[in-house]
Amino acid sequence: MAKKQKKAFREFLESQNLRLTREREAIIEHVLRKHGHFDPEELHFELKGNGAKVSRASIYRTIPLLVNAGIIEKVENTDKHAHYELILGRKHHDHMLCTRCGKVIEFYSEGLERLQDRLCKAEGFKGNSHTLEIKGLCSRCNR
Amino acid sequence: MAKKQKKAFREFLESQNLRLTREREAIIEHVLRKHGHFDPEELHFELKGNGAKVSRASIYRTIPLLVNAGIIEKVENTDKHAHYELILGRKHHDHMLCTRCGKVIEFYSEGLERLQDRLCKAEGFKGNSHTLEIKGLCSRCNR
DNA sequence: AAGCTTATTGAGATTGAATCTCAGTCTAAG
DNA sequence: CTTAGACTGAGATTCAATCTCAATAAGCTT
Repeated sequence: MAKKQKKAFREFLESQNLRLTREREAIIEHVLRKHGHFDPEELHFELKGNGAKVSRASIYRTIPLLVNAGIIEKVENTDKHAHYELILGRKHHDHMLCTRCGKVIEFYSEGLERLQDRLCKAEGFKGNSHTLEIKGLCSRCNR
Repeated sequence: MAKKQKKAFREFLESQNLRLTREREAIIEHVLRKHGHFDPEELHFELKGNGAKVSRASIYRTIPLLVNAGIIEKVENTDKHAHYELILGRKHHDHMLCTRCGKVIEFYSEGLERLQDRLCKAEGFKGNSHTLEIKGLCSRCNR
């Protein structure tokens, strides 16, 4: 695996007349190995530890490319800086966020997806992505 | 109107041993007069124009208080900095965001609310607020 | 494989939203 | 009216994110 996302990235770059450099390759490969959410500084730190020489600037420059290529997506957290997660090749899901312990629960509901489609149709809106974040207390914290 | 939100704010401040100052009062009164989304710098600029003398620092310090008091809520936009909107006394709603023209459509669905309650229950999660943002193209841009 | 055009990189400067500092001020309780 | 401690404003500071620009490398062309 991982082939699929790299292929998508390569094709995206090509379509934009952009180049697949060692740096961009190191970044996407690292992202594909990650589970859960991550942020740019974290990527930078980990890539440095890996021996890859990729500057902070390149990371910040590559992230929007990965987003536009549909490979990762920004997820909104409580935190002040941006967080991302891999989406291409993963099943879509939404998040519940525990405001006490910070736990993130991923969930998926077919009914929710269908309902949203219906709501969009009612507004004449062509939705192509969405983010649903429910804040509250997880089962452990709610006692 | 506007009484209701000011009362809630006063009670919130009291419960936290905080004080209702002229500055905080000017801020909440201005917020109550606003429609739609706003950001801190905008508030600062407008309050200055109003003749109210409220520093940028006080605005940034007051906003989290209004959020904690349940009077306003952060809304996530495409932009890099934080945006807010009045929620206390308004009906809850979610957003569709046109990625082409920036138009924001507010919508509400009872079914959506109920479905979310059910999903929370299934996870043992006690949800107490949520944000659903659908990105796509509005009817005008989708041609 | 060499040449060439143009995208890309990295280090450091820069921006800008948000936060912090601290001395002077004001609120609210007694 | 007094007092304790919350609050304010101006400016400094932080820090994520972006920009600059000279040096480098991708990848098409021959």
